[in-house]
Amino acid sequence: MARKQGSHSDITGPKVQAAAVRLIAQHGYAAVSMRQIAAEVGVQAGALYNYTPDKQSLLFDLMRDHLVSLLSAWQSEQKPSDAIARLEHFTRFHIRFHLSRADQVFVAYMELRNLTAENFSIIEDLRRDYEDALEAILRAGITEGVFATQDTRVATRALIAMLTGLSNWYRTDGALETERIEAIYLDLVRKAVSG
Amino acid sequence: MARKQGSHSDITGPKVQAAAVRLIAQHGYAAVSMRQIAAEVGVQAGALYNYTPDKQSLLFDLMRDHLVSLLSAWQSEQKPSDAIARLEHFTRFHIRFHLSRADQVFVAYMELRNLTAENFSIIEDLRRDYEDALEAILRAGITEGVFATQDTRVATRALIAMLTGLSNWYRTDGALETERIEAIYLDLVRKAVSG
DNA sequence: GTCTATATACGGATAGAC
DNA sequence: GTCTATCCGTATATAGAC
Repeated sequence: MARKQGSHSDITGPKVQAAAVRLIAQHGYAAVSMRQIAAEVGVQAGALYNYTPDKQSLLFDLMRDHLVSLLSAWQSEQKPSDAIARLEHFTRFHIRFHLSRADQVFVAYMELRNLTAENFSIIEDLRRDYEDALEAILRAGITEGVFATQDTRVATRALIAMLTGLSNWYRTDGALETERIEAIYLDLVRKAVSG
Repeated sequence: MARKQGSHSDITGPKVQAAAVRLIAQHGYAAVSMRQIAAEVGVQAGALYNYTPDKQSLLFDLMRDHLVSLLSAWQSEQKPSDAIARLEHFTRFHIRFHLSRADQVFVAYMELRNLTAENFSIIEDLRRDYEDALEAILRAGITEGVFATQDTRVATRALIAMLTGLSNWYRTDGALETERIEAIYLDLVRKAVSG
């Protein structure tokens, strides 16, 4: 750390992302300055522009990377065959993934307003892909006769809002174990769409 | 409107609040300047300081007023006696109140990070009061034997997150009528905590 | 109560040395 | 790749005239 100048591309790049997501989650995109992010990383503000063309791209990349890795993680999960098991699987997956990335989740949900129209559209498409995954499960369950909902799209959004809301108050170091939280939410989700 | 100077306290005061809540809902607190709010009201930036000591107070007042009027509206509702009817009543009340004040709801949920510690604490207390209202209903239903949840506090937060999430996508001029939306959510809520 | 003008600070982004 | 220095715009908030 004594060194004041030099090349650290491999190290600095990830550090910029990490510092940005943490600071933006805490204070909000508009309230965080490039100078703050730079200070957190341990460089001067000008150096950040070796890693992002501008502040907007920094935000967009954070959100896109989060959603892409969410979708990618979901796609590589082994899926059960019947709808009830698939719903339980989705619920557990969603809770675990989101609790393990509290800052990213927060940014991805709170900073949509600060995206340019073009970037917003891309992020919305990714989010829609994720909603489709849950909606497919609900539709399958209705076909199987084990679920009943009046509108699968609305129910999908309602369930995701319920599950994601957990990120707004639950911290993994809290009194309730994640296992227990999962059990509580599983019970709510299962019954909410039960036939 | 030709007039450039004069006293308009009764008119300007509410206009400042209205402009602030709309602009903050759209762009975020940190991204909105006092100059923007002033332009929306039709005065110069300096004039705003006749109505708020600073920008922080403007935000805090918006959020406090919203929550106080939410609690006040809820308290003046006539409550049914049995738990199932009370849950349905709460659900309908919540949806209607929140859909009729989309901007305030948005600000009250999204801008918590931008409150000072002291102001945040006050807002959190008000929110807790509202959560208590729903939790009391869930507890009553369990006592009556008509509801079953593993944890009333977690279930309360889950249900409120689900209901409030509606504000994030539903617009009253959308394809789905509010009546239908209420029916869909009522079904989900009722079943989620059913015994 | 509102205006104009301004004090003072900080913002994003760039240029050029090393 | 990072630094220092800087351009230029905008921010909150205040002072004093009307």
